Amino acid sequence: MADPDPRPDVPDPAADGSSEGSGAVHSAADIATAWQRERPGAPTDSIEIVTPIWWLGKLFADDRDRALRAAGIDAATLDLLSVIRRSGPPYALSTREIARRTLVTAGAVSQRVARAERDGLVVRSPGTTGRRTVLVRLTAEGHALIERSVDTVLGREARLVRGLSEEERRVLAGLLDKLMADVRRRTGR
Amino acid sequence: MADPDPRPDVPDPAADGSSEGSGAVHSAADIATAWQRERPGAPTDSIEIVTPIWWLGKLFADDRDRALRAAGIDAATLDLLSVIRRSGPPYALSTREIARRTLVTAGAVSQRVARAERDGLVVRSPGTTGRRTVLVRLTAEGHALIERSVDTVLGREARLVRGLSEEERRVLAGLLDKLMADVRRRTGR
DNA sequence: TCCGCTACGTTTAGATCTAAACGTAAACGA
DNA sequence: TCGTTTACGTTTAGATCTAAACGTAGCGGA
Repeated sequence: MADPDPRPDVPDPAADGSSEGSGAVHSAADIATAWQRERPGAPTDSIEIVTPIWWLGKLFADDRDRALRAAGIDAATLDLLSVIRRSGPPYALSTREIARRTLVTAGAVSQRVARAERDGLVVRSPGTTGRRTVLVRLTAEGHALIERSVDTVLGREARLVRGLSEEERRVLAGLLDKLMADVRRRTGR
Repeated sequence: MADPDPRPDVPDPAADGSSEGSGAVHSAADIATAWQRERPGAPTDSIEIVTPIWWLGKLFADDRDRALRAAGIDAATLDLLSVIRRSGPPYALSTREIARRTLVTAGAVSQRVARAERDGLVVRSPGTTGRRTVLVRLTAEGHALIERSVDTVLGREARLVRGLSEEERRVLAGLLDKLMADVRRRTGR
């Protein structure tokens, strides 16, 4: 009954070294090649960009989630507190503005704020006169929590990208920035 | 059914050109700068890599979801059918293998397969003798659907990355590949 | 031969997100 | 002045995912 092994149902890293006989997955180039073989002429150029971006995003997120769970905070809350903290004094933003900056819907923000408020990390105030906005402000406790968590997350991520040289990181960041600006323009975001 | 205006609650592209008076968001560099200002010495190097990767992943996914909805298929199903289709003849994979290749849990795969089977896109068969595996195989209908969808998605993505020159795309793909191999090694995936 | 161990797929409980429907408060125009 | 439009936050319904608990089927050692 008592299960001392907290290993869940996940795909499992590489517990065995023999089951990959049928061929590992594991490379966007393989996917592009496979499609090219199956459907010659297909526009597969994008695969080697879009797929690794998707996978890397997931790998970063999974790693971060594991670290955050140990710290007693979840990614959604971290996202909320971070964006407010980064906005600088007076550490307050409207619901709509938070939604815009975090790329989630206003409804989701409302729910995140409700949870964070329940936990005493933020407070909602009627906003300044005029526009009917609701300002979400960090409490002292919320401020302390984000202060503690951000170093953990940044430190962890810094280690993960250390495989690239400083020069490579600079080039990569530049290309990603350019691509993002372009994609945002094309998709209207 | 026919919905000529699928504009939901989302953050809304840029319906107004005036509300950004309080400062646009919009650059990983801004975030790094902000953290550097607030917490000097913090390891912010990773931000300009991790953040755009996350955002780009979301932008690609959102765009793809919109296109797929019109085609009558969702991203989870596309993911399932694609990985089987790409594996080549005889177009069949075990649940576990699918989980490993798509980076979702086995439980989620089970549910995805159940939905796809209900829709007549795949069938489950007892697998060959020996190992107690369940093989998921494409039906003719599933095969046709993925055939139709993949061009739509690839074509769309190809347009989105067109802002980068061929040379830039090559460099970017190379760096992403290198980074992914490294991150996977460090996180044990 | 028999019993326990391991691997695998499924099921279930719980959490969270999106999309859409609301309910109001300002702003605007006749 | 007053009704209409617009903007905003919240609530609700529905979908899907993860984590964990199960239920078995083969395999292997005593």
